[in-house]
Amino acid sequence: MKYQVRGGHIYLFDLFDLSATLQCGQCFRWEAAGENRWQGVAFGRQLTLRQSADTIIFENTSPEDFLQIWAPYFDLYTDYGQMHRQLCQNPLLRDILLSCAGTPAQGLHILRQDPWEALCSFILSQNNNIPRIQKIIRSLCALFGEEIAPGAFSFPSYQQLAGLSLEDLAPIRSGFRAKYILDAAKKLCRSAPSLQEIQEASLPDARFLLRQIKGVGPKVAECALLYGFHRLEAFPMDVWMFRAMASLFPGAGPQDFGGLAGVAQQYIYHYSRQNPHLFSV
DNA sequence: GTCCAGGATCGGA
DNA sequence: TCCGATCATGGA
Repeated sequence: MKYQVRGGHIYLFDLFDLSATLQCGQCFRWEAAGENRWQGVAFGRQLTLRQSADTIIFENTSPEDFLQIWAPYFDLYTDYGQMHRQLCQNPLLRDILLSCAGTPAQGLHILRQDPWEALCSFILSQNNNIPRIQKIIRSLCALFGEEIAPGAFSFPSYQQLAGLSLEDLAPIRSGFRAKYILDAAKKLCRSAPSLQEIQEASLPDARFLLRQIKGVGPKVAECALLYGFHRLEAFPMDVWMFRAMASLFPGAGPQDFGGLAGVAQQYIYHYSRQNPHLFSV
């Protein structure tokens, strides 16, 4: 990881791409704040980012937070070139990965989000569209999170949400999903299951534990595992992925993509969203 | 009005 | 085990 501290900003020199990473449906708390500029909150801190070519500017953070919070969050310590080469050894993936070369898609990272935030966010995502998911989460944070900067709110903990009622959650307009996040918050408070237990479990056991929570089915569990627990083998399948898999890799499944299947999934998902005309019903 | 959205649950075949 | 209806909500 190459970076410089200069004039109160931090300059990162990397192929890491903000738009590909923040717009590929793995996170919901980053908003465009002008041309190639993003603003968001994670781990109780607000950050503004700007991208110009292969330089990313962290505008309002300290070197300490950059190294301890943001570098892990954006998975900057991982060599994505190496991961890319490893995926290319799979003949199924070779073409689609080579087509990423020189494009923003090559700089797509899997974020290391807070496990609870990822789980809760993807419970709210079910049968919903991305703009409205973002709106619901914004509202959830504004109502029940802490104001960490003017107009910026942290994601509420499950301990905070566990004490709420359905009526309390009504203003966020999450519909039938409200009862699911209350069930999740309460079960985590009772350690049934606990986040640490899921963290330490084998992948099949982690899937089973997550699905003890109401509203967590196969898709939400895979999303929580990939985006919240950084299990790179987890492989979320939504309607876009079903279409893309049927079209690009007929007959193939997650098991054909090995231990980095989740990373491959992210490239495929990004590809299908960037080229929707190739995958029309 | 109808359809759809990074789905899961429930009841009935 | 599999399948269809249903679930809230809001934008297209």
